[in-house]
Amino acid sequence: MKNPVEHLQGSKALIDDTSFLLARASALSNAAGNAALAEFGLKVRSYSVLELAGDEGRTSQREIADFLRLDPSQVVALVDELQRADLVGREPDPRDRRANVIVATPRGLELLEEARTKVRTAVQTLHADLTESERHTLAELLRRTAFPVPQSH
Amino acid sequence: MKNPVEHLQGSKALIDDTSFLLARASALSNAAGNAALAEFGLKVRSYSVLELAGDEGRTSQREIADFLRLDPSQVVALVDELQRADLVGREPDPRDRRANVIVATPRGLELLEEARTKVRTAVQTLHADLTESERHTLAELLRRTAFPVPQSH
DNA sequence: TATTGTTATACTCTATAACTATA
DNA sequence: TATAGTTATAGAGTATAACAATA
Repeated sequence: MKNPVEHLQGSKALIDDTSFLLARASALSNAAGNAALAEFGLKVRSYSVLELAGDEGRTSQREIADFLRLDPSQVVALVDELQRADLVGREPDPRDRRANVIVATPRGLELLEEARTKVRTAVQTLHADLTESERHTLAELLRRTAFPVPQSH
Repeated sequence: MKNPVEHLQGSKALIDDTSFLLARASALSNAAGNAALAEFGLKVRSYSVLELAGDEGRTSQREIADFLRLDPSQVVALVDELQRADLVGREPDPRDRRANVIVATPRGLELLEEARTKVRTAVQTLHADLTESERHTLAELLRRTAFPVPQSH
């Protein structure tokens, strides 16, 4: 069996398992993303940090860790790497002297735009058999599963 | 910022990034799945192998590797683990003496049913703010992104 | 007392190459 | 020649605990 799709009929349970589908779809898009970012010396991880650094919000390392579901110690390594490449900088937060605010450098912002285009086209190519409307629906539903509202009761 | 959701407005780019949303949603459901499976001594990985072993299709290790996007060497370790726990067995494939067919033991099938219920409820709880219909739409769209039809041209 | 960033460390997961037995 | 399973190993990714500076 070359193509796993041919096996679909044989696997009744997993094909209905949303967590399995999420894992497989995520692995595919992660691989496609990493391939598209390789020419910039980035990976999906470091690219995501760069996106947050490029935002207007003046994001701290702690906030990056929460948002990307990474351990704070991993964020240290990722920011180190981006800083060595002169793509982001650490600035002291005037309101909290413990915190670093991570901001993209001009070079970082420039590279970010190119990288973003590449990643998005790569994912769009991967999802080419979905219509534009279906892609939007998928994104909207994923947004709500990726950031579930905490159930109070 | 305790709740990452509060940061949504601040992060314009990533919130529209399907690959990021897939990664985060997948990480959340994987964590929930592992937590739900802990009482059985399983993880999402080993549970998925057990699901394929429980199928009627008589699945080989190579097919498991393709389907779960794992390296064949990882499948060896996972099957070893499940076999030690007497949940699956290796049977020679009469049609290809190189191949092992992985089949669930009676004990494996029994545990599989319990485990499946637990995982599915866990994911459903995680996605509680989606309606039944939305959950089906999500699963259907994920199926098509998890098993994209190869683009011929 | 609690939190941010940091370091060190151990653990898990993943990727690669090489080997054997079969095809 | 190519493929299924296996082994060994190295690399990447992840989790944990402890520490200094600050809240």
